[in-house]
Formats: sequence, C-alpha cells, structure tokens
Amino acid sequence: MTNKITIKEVAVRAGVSYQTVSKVLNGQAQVSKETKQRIMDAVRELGYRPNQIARNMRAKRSHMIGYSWIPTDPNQVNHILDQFLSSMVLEAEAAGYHLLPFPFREGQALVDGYRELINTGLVDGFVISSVNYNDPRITFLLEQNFPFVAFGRSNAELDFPYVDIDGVDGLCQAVEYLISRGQRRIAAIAWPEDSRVGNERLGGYLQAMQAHGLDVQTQWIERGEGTFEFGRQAASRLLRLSPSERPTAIVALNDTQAIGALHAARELGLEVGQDILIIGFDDAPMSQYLFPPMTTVRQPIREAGRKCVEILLALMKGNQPLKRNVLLQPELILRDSA
Amino acid sequence: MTNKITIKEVAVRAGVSYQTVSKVLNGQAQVSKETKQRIMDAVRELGYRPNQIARNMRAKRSHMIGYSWIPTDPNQVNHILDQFLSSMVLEAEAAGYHLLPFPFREGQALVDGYRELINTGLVDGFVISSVNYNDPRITFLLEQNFPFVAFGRSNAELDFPYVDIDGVDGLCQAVEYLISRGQRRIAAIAWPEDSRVGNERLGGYLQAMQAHGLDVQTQWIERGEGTFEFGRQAASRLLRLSPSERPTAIVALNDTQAIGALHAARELGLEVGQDILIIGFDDAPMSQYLFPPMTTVRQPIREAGRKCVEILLALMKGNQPLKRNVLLQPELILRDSA
DNA sequence: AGAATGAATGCGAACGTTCGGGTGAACGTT
DNA sequence: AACGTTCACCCGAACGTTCGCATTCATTCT
Repeated sequence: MTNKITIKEVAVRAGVSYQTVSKVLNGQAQVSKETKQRIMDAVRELGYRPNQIARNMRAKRSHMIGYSWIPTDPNQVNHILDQFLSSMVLEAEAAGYHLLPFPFREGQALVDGYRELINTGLVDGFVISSVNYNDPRITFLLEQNFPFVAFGRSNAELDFPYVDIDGVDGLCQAVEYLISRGQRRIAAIAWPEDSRVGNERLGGYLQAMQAHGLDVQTQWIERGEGTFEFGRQAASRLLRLSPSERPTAIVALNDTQAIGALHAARELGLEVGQDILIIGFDDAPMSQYLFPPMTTVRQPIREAGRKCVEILLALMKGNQPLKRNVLLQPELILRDSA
Repeated sequence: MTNKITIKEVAVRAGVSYQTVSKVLNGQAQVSKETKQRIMDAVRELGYRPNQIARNMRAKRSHMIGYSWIPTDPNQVNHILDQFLSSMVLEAEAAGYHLLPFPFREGQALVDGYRELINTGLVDGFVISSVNYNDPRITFLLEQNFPFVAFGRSNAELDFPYVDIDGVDGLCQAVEYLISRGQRRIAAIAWPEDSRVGNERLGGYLQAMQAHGLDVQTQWIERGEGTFEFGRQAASRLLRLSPSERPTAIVALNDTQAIGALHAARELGLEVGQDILIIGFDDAPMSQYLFPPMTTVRQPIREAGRKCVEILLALMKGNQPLKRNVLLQPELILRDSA
C-alpha cells in the first residue's frame, strides 16, 4: 500500500516550505515562475494529491452530500435510482463534492439518521427524496437551517427548495392524447389520498377532462396501492361496468398499475390498444417489451438529479440560487397500448 | 445552522480537560465513576457527537468504501443496484463505515478514478463490480496492495478476494428443470465470448446437457448482445430450424434476451410455456408480469452485497478473512414460461 | 517514616492542511 | 542616505481529535 505522500515531502523535494506548496496549489501565492515550476514538478513526480480529509478538516466542510432512499421490496422496481444517483454523483463530482448514501430508516428513527450525519459533520447538505405531506425531514432540516433540496414537493405552506416533476402536466399530456384519439370515457387508476404525488397526478387527469368538457363519473376513479394487483383489480372493475359507463381508456399513475390493468383487459379478452387504451406513468424499462408495448409518461430523472445537486451546491455556498424551485416537464412516450 | 459542539465545550461543562473526555468516550481511561457520569451528562445535554472528519484525520482512515457502477443506458434496467447498494450501505454502517459512490469512467480513465480516491485518502477500500476478464482495476489495486473486493470473478490466474454468483449452478438448475420436464432439445441464447459471466453461464448449460447425455447441436448456441433485440432475433432463428433440429426449450443468459425470445415465439404463433419453454436469468422485477410470467433464475443480490462488505472490512482491518472467495447459489423461480 | 504503588487526570504533540502575518532582500523614490 | 514598496518566501497557529507520557494526590507497603 503506497504510503501517502504529504505536502511536506513535496516541499522538501522542491526546496521550499510546505506552506508555500499549499499556496501555489491553491493559486493564492506570489511565487517566482521558477519555484512554481519546481513545485509543480515535484508534485507530478511524486504523484502528490492533497489529502481531502485534512483539507475538509481545515475548511470545516466535508464536501459530502447525504442521500438516502427507500429500498424497495424485491418485487418492486427502482429503475429510477440508477439514473438519479449517477446524475447526482456526476454533477457533484464536477464541483469537488461526493455523495454519501445512508440507510433509510422508518418512522421515528428517520430523522435520527439525518441528525447524526449533521452532528458528526459528515455531510454539508442533503438531497431528500420520496417526499410526502408532513415530511418530518423537511421540518427538521428547515428548523436546523441545514442546506437541503427535496426531490418532490410537500405541503404547500412549507417553503423550501425543491425539484419536482410536473405530474399535472404528465397526466394532462396523457389524457389529452387520449382525447385527441377520440376517447371520451377515460378512467383513472390512482393512489391513496395520503399520497401527494398521487393527488397531483390525479389532479392533472381531472383538469384535462374538465378542460375538454368531459365529465368524470365517480366510478372512473379507482384509488389504491400502486401495485400490479391493485391495477388489475381496479381495471377489472372498470371494464365490467355497464356498456354506457364503461371507460374506453384508462390512465394509471404508474406503470406497475398499468401492467395490472393490461392483464385485466387481457383476461377479459380485450385487445389493448384497440378495444381499450391504457397509459402508464414512469416508463419503467420493461414497459416497452410488454404486449403491447406500453404508452407511458417518462420523467426526466437525470435532469432532476442534476438540478437537485446544482441548487444544493448554490445553497451550501451560501448564495441563494436563482431558482429554489424547479418543475420539470415529463414526456409522453407513444407506443402501442394507446 | 446549529454551530457544531466540540469536545472542548463538553470538557468545560464537565470541568475536565478535553483529552479526558476523549478517553472516556473511547473507553480507554481510568476515571472515577463520578467524572465519567459528569462527562456523559455533558455529552448528552449538549448533544455532542464527535466530529468524524477530525477523527478520520487522526486515524489516517476515511472510514469510506468506494463503489462505482456502470450507469446503464435508459433502456436497460439496473434493478440490481438498489438492492446491492442498500445491502452494502447497511452492512457498512453497522461497522461505522460509509459508502462513497463515484462516477464510472470508460477506458483509460477508468483506473484514474480509483487512483484519485486512494491518493486523496478519501477511501479505505473498494468494492468493484461489473468485473470482466483482464479488468485493469484488479491489476491496479493488487499492485497498489490496496484493499478491495470484487463482485464477480476475472481471469483464473489472478488471486484476489471476490464474491460471485454461481452462474454454472444457475444454468444447471434451469436446464435440469427443463430436462425433468421431458425436454431434450434445449437451446441457449448466450453472450459474446469476451464476457466471463456469459461464458460461465453457458458452461453451466453445456455441463448440464452433457451430464444427461444430451448432445448439443451447434446451431443451438446463439451468441450476441444481452439485448431484447438480439434475444428476439436469436430465438427467431432457433424456432425456424427444421422440425428435427428445432429446440423445444430455450434458456437465455438474462431476462432481457428471454423477453426478446418470448416475443419471437409469439410472433411465430407459438404459445410460450406450452409449445416452447423459455427460461431467463436475473429475475428482473417485471418478469413476473409478462405473458406468461417468466421462469427465471434469481440471484441473491443482498447477500452478495453484505458479503462483499464483510470481507472488505476484514481486509481493511488487516486480518485476512476466513474466506476471501465466496460463491453464492442462485435460485430457480418457477413461473409459467417453463 | 520514607518509598513504592496506583488511581485519576492533565498536558503536549501529532495527523495534513490552509491562512494570515511576518521578514528579508532588492528596487525605486525623494 | 533614508525610506517606502514590492516580491518571494517562511513561519506559527489552528481545525477537532487521539495517544502516550507526565503529574498529582492519596494510599499502602516495608
């Protein structure tokens, strides 16, 4: 294990004091061309790289961004994580920061993980995701006045920096596309009322329907878990409604539900994309390989990751970023299910 | 932003020198019951938590484990990452370590990322994944004598600590199951020859076939990208072979290819699970929702993550772990495609 | 009684940086 | 000749810990 080279060894080799080396490296010194050259040579020859820990210690900063996510159960997908994480890591690295993932705890202990990282000085800021109403992390971090950016919004009355995907717009796009294809009886498979994201997306559905003067029958809105099974059951109910009430198109708030709906339709002998149109949300990687390939709404995840870090970096630097709140537009991906 | 409390403030409050506080906290001091109590009280009252950076600096350790993965292109899934990462994070945290994800670079620059983290002292060890033959990271880290564990094997002649999934066993299970269902003409959709993982899995296929005295026709082995498109094309070719040569079952080295095969079969009007049996590998989250739900081989990813960290921790501690090489058994998940 | 022991704590130094203030030499100015 | 300036560099201190050694005081042993 190559013993680490310190700034002092560089100094010796260059024949200057180690502090001078430091200054040269940080570009804040008046030094002659020649000594500067000698120092640079020494640095290169020894392969010296400043010890980040010592640096951080001096600067009282860790140059780390904390991030914690809800590990999904094995049946669920987290196709988001890969993209979100790597976009953040890249953006952070460009500014000399690193990401520090830490375990997501449930319930009371949730905030403790954050508190611990603050108190031990391990991170300079947080990106928090899976935000919902009354998120205890938000109130805690606001109260601590600790820099953070949320991926997702929370209660309207809380003012904090966030990046989010415009779910209203996403569903508007989906519904309007269906309407443009002549659909009038469009149902929605939604989430429980305690889900902010769910309510927002559903709001998009309602808004688009209303904008086109289509009224929404109460049976057309199914609320439940964002699972395959619920999607299937909900669609099954919807598709068994009397001919006058039965929807001819279904939008689901995520792909998993949409796939469930697809199965339900199939079980009833309906041809998806023909007899019934189905649109999902998320663009899960396999959605394109289903029968038929699924029309869905894709979220600009990498963009979101970049933005989160960008805002957080500005926040940590002390200057309020120009825009503390960013809303990104998703994109409707047309395939064969609708 | 609550100003950080240092050990000195605790000392003042407890009326002792700050070094004594340190000793008490690290349990290496002879102190009277009472002062110990006073110190503990002060710690609690002030909510003091030792500054990790200062600690690391003193200890010349970062308590960080570096990890870098290949970000997949948007069409591909990385359903592995979530599980792998969170299992590592959890295991690491239990030992006071954290994970440091950093960008994966391609080609020449690949090793530089690792070198940089070593030289800046940001990490104490690495977990490397997506290992293949002649992986430059392995030779580099061995040469540097820097602690690391690979998730995946490489050239047989290299001796290094690894955790891997037994691909031979995985395909044996798949093939033997097919044989037990009376299949004799079993084809394989495999990967290019430069893929170690691919060769191993294919080896499992060959081994199982041979063990049961079934000979393998050369046309039955299709080698190509692990993509949907290749899976489809390969299966299409296989299923168009003359009746005497046409396989009645197909094993693919990953689910994406298997899904492609599924489509091909469908296009030819074959009923999968009936006219043709297909088995995938990976248990991608959506595989269960396909038509028909796919039989596939599931890898114990969380277990692998835990083991990687466990071995690495032992390595960094200086003691050679009992087992430097771990091979985990995958599990055949029976569904309807075979 | 004087010395040796031990318990309880203090102290200085060090980890590798950065930063603000020196300091001496060379030079120009009056 | 005395003085200010600038250049090019050096030096001490500090960031928050931990660690080894020293110190003090009370107690026990010979």
